[in-house]
Amino acid sequence: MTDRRGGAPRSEAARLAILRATARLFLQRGFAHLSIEGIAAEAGVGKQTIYRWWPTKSDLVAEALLEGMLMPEHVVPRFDGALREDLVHWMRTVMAFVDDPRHDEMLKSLVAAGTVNPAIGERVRENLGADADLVRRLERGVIDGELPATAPVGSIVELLIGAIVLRIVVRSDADQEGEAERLVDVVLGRYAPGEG
Amino acid sequence: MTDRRGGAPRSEAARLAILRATARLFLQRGFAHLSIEGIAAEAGVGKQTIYRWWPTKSDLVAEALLEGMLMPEHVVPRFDGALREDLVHWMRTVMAFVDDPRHDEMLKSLVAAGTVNPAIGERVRENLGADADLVRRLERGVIDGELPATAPVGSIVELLIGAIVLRIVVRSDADQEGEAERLVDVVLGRYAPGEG
Amino acid sequence: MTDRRGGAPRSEAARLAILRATARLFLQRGFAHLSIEGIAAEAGVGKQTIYRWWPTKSDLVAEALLEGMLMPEHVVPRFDGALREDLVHWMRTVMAFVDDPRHDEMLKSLVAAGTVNPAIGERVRENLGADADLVRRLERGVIDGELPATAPVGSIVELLIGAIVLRIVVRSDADQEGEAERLVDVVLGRYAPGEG
Amino acid sequence: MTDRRGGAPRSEAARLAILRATARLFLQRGFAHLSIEGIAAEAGVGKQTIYRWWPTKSDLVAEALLEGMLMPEHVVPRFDGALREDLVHWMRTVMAFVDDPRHDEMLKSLVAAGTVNPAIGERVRENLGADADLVRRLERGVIDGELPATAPVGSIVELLIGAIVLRIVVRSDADQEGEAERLVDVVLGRYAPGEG
DNA sequence: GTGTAACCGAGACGGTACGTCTAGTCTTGTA
DNA sequence: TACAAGACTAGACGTACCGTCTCGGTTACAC
Repeated sequence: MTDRRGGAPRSEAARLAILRATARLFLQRGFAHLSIEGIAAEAGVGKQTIYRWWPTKSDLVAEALLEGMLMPEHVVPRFDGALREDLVHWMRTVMAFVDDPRHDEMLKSLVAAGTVNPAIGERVRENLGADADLVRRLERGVIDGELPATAPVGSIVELLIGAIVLRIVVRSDADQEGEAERLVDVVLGRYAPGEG
Repeated sequence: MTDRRGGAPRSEAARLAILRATARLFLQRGFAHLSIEGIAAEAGVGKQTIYRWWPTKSDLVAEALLEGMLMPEHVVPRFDGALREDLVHWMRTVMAFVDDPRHDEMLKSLVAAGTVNPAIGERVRENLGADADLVRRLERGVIDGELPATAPVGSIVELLIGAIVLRIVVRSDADQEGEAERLVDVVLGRYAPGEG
Repeated sequence: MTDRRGGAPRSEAARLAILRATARLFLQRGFAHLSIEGIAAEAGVGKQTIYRWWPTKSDLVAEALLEGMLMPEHVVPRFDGALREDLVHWMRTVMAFVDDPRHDEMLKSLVAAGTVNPAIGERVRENLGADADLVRRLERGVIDGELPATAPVGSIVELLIGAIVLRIVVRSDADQEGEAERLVDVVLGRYAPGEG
Repeated sequence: MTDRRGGAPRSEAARLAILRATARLFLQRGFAHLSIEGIAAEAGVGKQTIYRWWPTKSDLVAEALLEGMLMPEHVVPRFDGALREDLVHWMRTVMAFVDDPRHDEMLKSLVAAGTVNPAIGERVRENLGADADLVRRLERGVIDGELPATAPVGSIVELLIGAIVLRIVVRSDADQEGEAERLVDVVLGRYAPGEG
């Protein structure tokens, strides 16, 4: 079926060593100080073996991210209560993760890498927001009558995830007690809307 | 009164030439391909003159941005109508700017640079969102009764600007007719709020 | 059999291009104005390729000298007559070479380089004095009875070559007709020795 | 009497500070690592003050040498015995000085500087050889009959000083017991000359 | 078996840019 | 006018990586 005419198969050991080295160095030093040279050395691998399989540094990072080596604590939301409570709980979890200073460098690096490689951007978005889950929860809310049928689910998700990304890029140092609730309430129209 | 003890004063000509070269090269090639070497050559200046006054490349970009050399078309919103119309108009303007493919590279570069240098992040945010103006408009809305007194103005701004930044980082190619209205309506609680 | 563990072999083409560029620039500008940067450019080679194989600039010059690229006219004495005539002939040849203004810069540069790198010093000495040949000629003189058995051959060579090096370092402009003979006669004790 | 047109006179304090800094740095690091920048800093002086009065680095070194700041131990020979004894004593003194490893760097640096600046070469020669004294002693030897009238005094001096300079440039590590005597005996024709 | 082709580690290559250092000139304020 | 301070343009220094190429050696199919 394959039309390969011989030759050794790709070494899984090398592949894993490279991804693991990428993850280790990324977490230590961030995207900006990541070098192919360094990854190859760390992985005990020739540079060509990297270039053979990944066209750019950011593809390497994207794959490491996909393999769960960069954001292992991937937020898996528990969506089993009322809409507001579910959203607030998810938002609090994500914000705690994002605000943790130990994740600062990594997240900033991932956003920077995301500007270069769309796959990274999307993957980060998914990992942060449990994107699909979130959309599903909101759609269920529409069905269950927790949200009106006219609620623009996509836009609500954009706003919430946008607020998180903004928080990563320009960290506000203000003490924002109750910010999760506030954000959720805004997008749910719960702050006693005016007549505008 | 001054305690400078001699030495020529800083050359304003050199400073401007450097910032202008930075802006020119940044706009041509983006942050990632910006080199001190290239800036010095373009500006007709010794490298040391750059290193003497700016510790890092991103400080240089921050100052160029501050001098209005990178985002000259700085969105100056016209806030003179009803709240929803004002916000929608501003949002449309900003989204048009952000969605323009000619600005893509520049904006992505600025966000990437913002992850490295907080000053850049803040400056971008200001230039994009006309941050202070936006806050003021919303606060006026509260006073004028267009918004309830309980409206969390800060959080609304975070959501709106976050949506824009998210759009820069992970551009969604979907044809989003009416997205500006939808986003504004969400944060104003205008999509016929559910009882949640 | 070989214990090379991989990697491309050293490029002889690059090695020669570097040495030739070194020689060319050395002869044009002298040791003091020789730059690795310039050699790399002239040779069409990356700087690292130079630094990989030669620890210092003077090692580079030493190897170029060893390859006969700097003093191609290397004095090869004809030692086939009587002792005094042989020495005088050799001395005249060397002094003519040394006194030639076209060689001035090069010889001074080589002596300067010799103070930094002993290998250069020795190589210059050899090339100038045909060191070994000279010693052999004098030793043959001892055997043949042209010199007494007590003649300190090594010291005689030191004196003669020293006079040449001194001439390079501090060129005396005096018109020194017959200096070669005079020097040889002194070391051969031929100026009608006093009783001291 | 002077036709100077006013203004502050040259500062002797600055001049001395510069020369002393030059000497200190030269002795510490040698000619190759001597920088105008460093001298100015060490002397607490503006660079322009150096450039105003000395065209090149080597002129600066020449003047420091002339002021006795580089070779303070200047060999002052005692010429009060028989010719051979006087010469041997002087030669031993100079060779001891030259062979002292603490003087190695300095002497090599001075020879290197001498290839660039003739004044330095001549000055080193004088300081080493007490040139004029040596010539006078030999001429007195001719008058006193210790040397024949035909003795080429100048050439003898060239040979002896050349041997010393050669020793500086290419230090021979051989254990040369009695070398001073041997060298002197050669130039005095005392090694029982052959008939050639 | 024996090619043949693709894999692998290693590392040399021509380059670009880094951030530092020094050269030599120019521009201040002070004495 | 000299001087200390120090900014300026210019360019070399030695280092780190880039992405490509070239080795010797190792699998694994296809004949």
